[in-house]
Amino acid sequence: MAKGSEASVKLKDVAKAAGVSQGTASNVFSRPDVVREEVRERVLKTAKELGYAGPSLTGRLLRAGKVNAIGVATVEPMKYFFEDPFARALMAGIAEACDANGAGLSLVSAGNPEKLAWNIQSALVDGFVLLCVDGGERLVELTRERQLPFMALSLGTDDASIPALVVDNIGGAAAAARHLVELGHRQIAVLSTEYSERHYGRVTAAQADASLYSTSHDRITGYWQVLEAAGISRDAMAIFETRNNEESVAACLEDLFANGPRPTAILAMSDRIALIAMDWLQRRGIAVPGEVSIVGFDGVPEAAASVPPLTTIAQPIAELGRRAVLAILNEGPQGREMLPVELVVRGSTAAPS
Amino acid sequence: MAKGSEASVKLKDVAKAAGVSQGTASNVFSRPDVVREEVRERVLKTAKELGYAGPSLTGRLLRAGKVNAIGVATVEPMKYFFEDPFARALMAGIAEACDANGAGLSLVSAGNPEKLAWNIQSALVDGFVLLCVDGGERLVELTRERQLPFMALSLGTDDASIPALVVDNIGGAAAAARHLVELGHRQIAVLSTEYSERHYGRVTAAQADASLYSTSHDRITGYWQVLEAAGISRDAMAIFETRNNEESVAACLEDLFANGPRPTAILAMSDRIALIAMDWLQRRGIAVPGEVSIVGFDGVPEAAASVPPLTTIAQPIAELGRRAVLAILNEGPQGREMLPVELVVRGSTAAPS
DNA sequence: CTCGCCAATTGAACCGATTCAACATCCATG
DNA sequence: CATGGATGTTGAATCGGTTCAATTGGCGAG
Repeated sequence: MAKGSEASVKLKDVAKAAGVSQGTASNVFSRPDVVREEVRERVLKTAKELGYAGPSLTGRLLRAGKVNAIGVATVEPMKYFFEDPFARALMAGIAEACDANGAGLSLVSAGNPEKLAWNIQSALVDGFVLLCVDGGERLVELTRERQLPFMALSLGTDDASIPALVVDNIGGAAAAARHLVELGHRQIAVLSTEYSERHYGRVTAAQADASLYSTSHDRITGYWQVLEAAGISRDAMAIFETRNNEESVAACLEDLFANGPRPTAILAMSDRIALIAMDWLQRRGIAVPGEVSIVGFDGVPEAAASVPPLTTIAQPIAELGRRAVLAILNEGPQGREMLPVELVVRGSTAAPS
Repeated sequence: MAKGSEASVKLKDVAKAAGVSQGTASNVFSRPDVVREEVRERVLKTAKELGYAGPSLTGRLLRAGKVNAIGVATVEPMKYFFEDPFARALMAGIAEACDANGAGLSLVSAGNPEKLAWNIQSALVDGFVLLCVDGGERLVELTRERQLPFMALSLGTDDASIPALVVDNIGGAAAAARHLVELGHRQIAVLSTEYSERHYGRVTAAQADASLYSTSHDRITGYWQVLEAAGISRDAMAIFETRNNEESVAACLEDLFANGPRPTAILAMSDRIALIAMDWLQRRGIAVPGEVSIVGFDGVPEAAASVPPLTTIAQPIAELGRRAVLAILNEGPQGREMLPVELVVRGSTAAPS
């Protein structure tokens, strides 16, 4: 590498060496058509001789004010983008949209919460996609300060002033519940995502209804809509709040199967929960869907590959990513938009025996 | 969002409004300790009132010359980073190292080959990690022009002038072959990665030995080392060049099982090939490892999850990523370095029946 | 009361390009 | 031969900060 061999060559040096003004030299690189061929070649030749690396981006950038890249931010450590199934599917959609628009993609995150603020402040991007699986509030706040266009995904709050892409959680949850009811299930338990901070375990319908998080609230509302119409009282069914991880789901299932009537079906508010639950049940020798049916939510790729494959409510994950990018790049619709979801029936649900 | 409400506020405006010089205002943000508290607070207050978004990065950048981010580049479309198992494992390592060093991560790629050049030229990064699974030559060339530190991974050429992290392909291949020989296999076929451009199918030992790609060449060399020492002639064994995709692997297996003696074991030069082959065999009702044993190469996470789990040569994938980042960030060892690999015995190999 | 010193602040230069009004050429036209 | 219009080139202003030498003001020591 021609590294450190000499102080880096600047446009000015090239211009001087080629005997043209800096303005002309600049044109040679950024608008070659306006420069006479003879001059252009001479400049390019001297540039090569001097080992000029091309117009520095920072200089150009300073003028242009555009980076031509979008940032994707989350509270999780950066690995998350490559390991979490939902994040991956989403990123694939985002990546595709970026490719299509010739935009770059920067990952913004931090193991350490303090650094996150700094990283968001200092990311060289034209806008942000916010992945709000967790800690969405803070993420939005931090990003707001930056005063760049942004779009929140999987946001857990209802605040209409936040540009966000959401999915039809109520409709999706209703579809999931309807599917079970139509199969003939009446004894249905709910494995929910969070209603409040740092808590898990059995909750009452009233507690669930008072949830801070709109995602959990909307989904339970959807379930109830259908189940109560089918004559199943919200107070009669077991509802468990989980932390979307193995430990809490296992603890809830322990409780569920130790106390009270055994359910014939489980409504899980995420595929992750559903998959963990399925694993737990099978380890206990409880057949899925033979003894217990399970419906997930999200539609991550893993759900199609499990044994049995998971019946779930599929979000248009890649589409969410694509739209978010477009919204930022075109400074397009910066408002709230809702996308539909779809019931995907697979092998984890059947009529009760 | 306070968008377009007024032309964006600059440091100069804040300074003027607060009645201090621009220099002091700058210090308030970038070296708060040198400014008297009273002044600092006044400036910060006016900044907030004016809706100042903090020092613009471009201005700062221009001075600092450092972006504090590294780019990862590949020839594949950007989705690749989130979908390919090897890339994902690698990116996880890279991401971790970036987190640890407070560096940002930019993905550089392009569906369209022409755009790739532009994207590499215009990525705002301090250095590149090159993912050379394919088209590594061009990628290296493009990156060189940029005159930034870089590190090539999975590079298929021997050029010692290219800073690269490689693994011990010969040793790994030898270990794979040794494992099979020790189990008692004598009839062994090789499913190879590419030896030449746009070709697949059965090849002679001489053709394989003449390979342009050092990766394929090193691995076949490792196989031969052990097998010939065990008295198995290189000309007696079936070698197939694949394109690391389903179509070519299937075609090769068709050929292998239709003509000549049936092997009791297969050496695959990638986990991808091995997994495809295993699937093909099982579809044909050929038991793995009952009738045919398979050894892969790479050690991607998927290999541990297959049925049966794949015996393979594991590369220290995450470690490769980590080291590459460190090399770039510290302007550390910019040379060539070789990392060891490890035989991981799982369920896809057994003694021949 | 003067001197020297320290801390806080200022003002101007600078980072590396782009952009644009003004200027210089050259050629065709009336 | 003056005039007008292309075409190409120049020089200076500009982008939004950071940095540093110089300046100011306050305070203790002599």
